[in-house]
Order: sequence, then C-alpha cells, then structure tokens
Amino acid sequence: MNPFENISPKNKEKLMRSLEANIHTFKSGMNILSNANNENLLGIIIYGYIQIIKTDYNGNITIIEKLEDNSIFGNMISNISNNEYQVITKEETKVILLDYDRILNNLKQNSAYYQFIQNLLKIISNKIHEKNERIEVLTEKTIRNKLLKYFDVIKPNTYSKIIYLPFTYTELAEYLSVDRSALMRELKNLRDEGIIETKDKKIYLKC
Amino acid sequence: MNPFENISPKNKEKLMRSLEANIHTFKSGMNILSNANNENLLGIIIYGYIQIIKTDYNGNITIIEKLEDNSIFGNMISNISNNEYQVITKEETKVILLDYDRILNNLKQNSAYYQFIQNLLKIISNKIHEKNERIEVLTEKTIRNKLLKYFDVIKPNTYSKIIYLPFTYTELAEYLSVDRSALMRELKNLRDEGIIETKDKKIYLKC
DNA sequence: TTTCAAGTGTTGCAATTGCAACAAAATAAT
DNA sequence: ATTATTTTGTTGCAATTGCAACACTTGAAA
Repeated sequence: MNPFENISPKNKEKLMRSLEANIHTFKSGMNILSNANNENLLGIIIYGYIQIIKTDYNGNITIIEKLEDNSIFGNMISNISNNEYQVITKEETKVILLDYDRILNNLKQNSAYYQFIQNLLKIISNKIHEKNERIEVLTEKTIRNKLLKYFDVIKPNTYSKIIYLPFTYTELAEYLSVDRSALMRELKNLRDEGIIETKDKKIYLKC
Repeated sequence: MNPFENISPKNKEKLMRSLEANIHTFKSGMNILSNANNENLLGIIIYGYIQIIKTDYNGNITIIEKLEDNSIFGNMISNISNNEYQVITKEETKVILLDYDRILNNLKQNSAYYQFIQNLLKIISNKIHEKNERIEVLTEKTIRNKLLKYFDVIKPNTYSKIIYLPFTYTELAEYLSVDRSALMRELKNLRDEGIIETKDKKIYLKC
C-alpha cells in the first residue's frame, strides 16, 4: 500500500515540505542511515530495492526484510535501533527521509496530514500482522511443525491446498531460522510420508 | 502509554460517540471477542487484566500477551485473527470496543480524533519494536544463544551487567519457545562456565 | 495450619537438528 | 555461448534439544 494513498501530488508536496522531508537517491550497495543512528527516522521508498540485514558477531548475514516501492522503514518500525542492523540499497533507490517524532507531534493539522497518518496506521498494522505470523511460525518447536504452520499461515484461505512459495528454499530456511539442509531433509520426509507433494515452488497439501 | 493522552475527558466522550464505541464490563474468566471473529475490532482496556492465549491442537496453552490498563488489542494488532486465539479476562475488566475500519476511515476530522490516531501510532510502533525483539531472540538457533540474546535485548543499556527477569523461568521458557527443563540445564551450563551468576530472578552477566 | 497448585531443579534417553562437505542443477553475468 | 554464482539435494556424524519422570521448594487458597 502506498503511504500517499488519497493524497493529491500537490498536497503531498506541501505535506513533505511541512514535515521537512529529505529526498535522497542512493546508488546500489549503499548503507543508508549509517550516520543517523540517534535520530528517529521514517523512510519511504519512492523507487528501488532495499534490504534490512543483520550481521551477527560471527559475521553471518541474515536478511530481516526486503523492501520495494512504497515500503516504509525506520528505527521505530523495523528493528534497526542498534548497529548490528543495516539498511542496504540493492539497486538505485530513491527515498523520502522523515523525522518520525515530527510526524507524531506535528501541529499543522490539515487533511493531507491526517490522511497520511491514517495510511501509516494501516501499513504499520499490516506489518504487525506479518510479524505476528512470523512469531507464530518461529514458536513451533520442530522443523516439521514450523513448515506446516508456515503453510497454514500463508495459504490464501482455510480450504486452500496449494501454496506458491514466495521464497527460494534457502530464503525459507532463513525465514524459519533453521538449517537449510535440515529443512530439505524434513521436506523430503513430508513427501515420503505423503503429507505434501512439491513441484519447484508449488506445494500441494494432501491433508 | 494511554491512548487518550492529551485528549480532554469531554473530547474523549465526543470522540467515542462519533466512533460508535461500545463500552463493556466483563467478569473474570470471560472470553471476549468469541462472537466477533469477522469484525475488525480494536479494544482499549479501561481497567482490569486480560491475557491473549493460544490453544493448539494438543490442547497446550501459550500466553501470547498480558494486557493491563490502557493496553490496546485487536485483530490487526494482536494475532487473534483465527480461532486458536482467545482474549480472556483474568479479573473484572472494563473495555472500550471500537470498529478498527471506522477509526481508519473516519471522516470527522477534528483535533481529538487526530490526537487519538497519533497516540495509536506511537503505541503500535512500540508494539512492533517489542515483536522485533522477540523475533530477534527466537531467530537464534541454540538455547544458549537465545538466552544471551534475550539478556542483551532486555538489559537497560549496553553496559548493564544486571538483569531482573520480568518472568518466572517457566514463562521465560515459553517466551523463548524452548523446553523448560532444557532451559534450566542451559542456565546451569552458563553458570558452571562462569558466564553468568543467578540469584532468584536476578542475573549477573560476567562478560 | 494444612492442602493444593505452581514453579524450580535434575537426569537419562531418544529424537531432532546443525554442521560440514559434497555434487548436480538452475540462474545470472560476461 | 561460456563462465561464474546461486540454489537445490543428499548424507554421516556430533551436538543440542525435547520429553518423561522425578523430588523439592514456594506461595496461595481453604
């Protein structure tokens, strides 16, 4: 969803000026926000592709989020409050950078501003929902149960039997936070036991 | 934080009327929202105590969230979209029930409404932050790393060496989604290796 | 004060998982 | 079209974990 939904281009410009927005274009491979750790930022991607990654003490990299056009990110919204996290452009990316506190405490109360706040609320509510789903999956104790819960969570409705993975299997292992080879093994077990069938990234639930 | 911060009692009443709020008082042990699964609800606790619990197919109960005065809950915000989840009062509890879609699409744009939206945004941002922290912890692969990451996440600042657990160890095992006895064993290992010291629910980090 | 429920602490054992190290297949880049 | 890189698929083995079954302690309720 676009954070500027139902806001005219003219009003958007005015709003951005009153919130003192900074617009930047970054080349691919740049580390955004590296020098802005103490500010409370909200970023909006106009176009491009960004990954929020985490580098732990061993140097292992985990992709936390992948963000495209119209996505929002920021200290409050994504987990980039400490320096293990980095916001990296993966191609040329244009972003609007806003001061989150200024958004929350803005005094100029016009309709474009309020529409903007409403839109943010919708987008963030949706983010919470996604995070709850991930927690639900991660809370399962075995890889098998993580997988089945994941299938359950992403299938379009209760009665769906077919799932199209939005991930590679490597990425799925990252999302479930399990070893990739162990994930492949468990998928094989599920196949052998006739619980699922797989064809590339298409999965049939047989129960 | 109170969702009605900076809103006068008078304006609060007016706002609640325009949003067609329902105010209910529930006795202890009631299952709120049991009959409202298809509506998109936002609840605000005026006073009382509520738990969001999850009952899985084996009948195991997990406490997802504990909510007290001024807390908010709802399909969009907490993960109560499917019927495995229940919102249970644990003592007499008074709540305001609002239609979330009505909040988001409200047309009566007055300052109390916008203050309310701003407050919700702050509260929800904070919730996201908490969920990100839980995901960070759950993503660690071993119990040891989950524990150390948890200590790192809840300690008041980078240089703190003392942690006061806000949980019983039983609840901590639930939060980390690991077997309780395995958690106790790992705590013992950490103690034996001189990495931590424990005294009831106080933990000293020795590194 | 006694009784009951909840939390803590421990252990052996089996099951699950991560790790390492491959080869083969599929994609992307030159 | 060829090369390089990423992804998939597999396996043995060691390490970690969950489970079950205890006893003991603490705290709340009767």
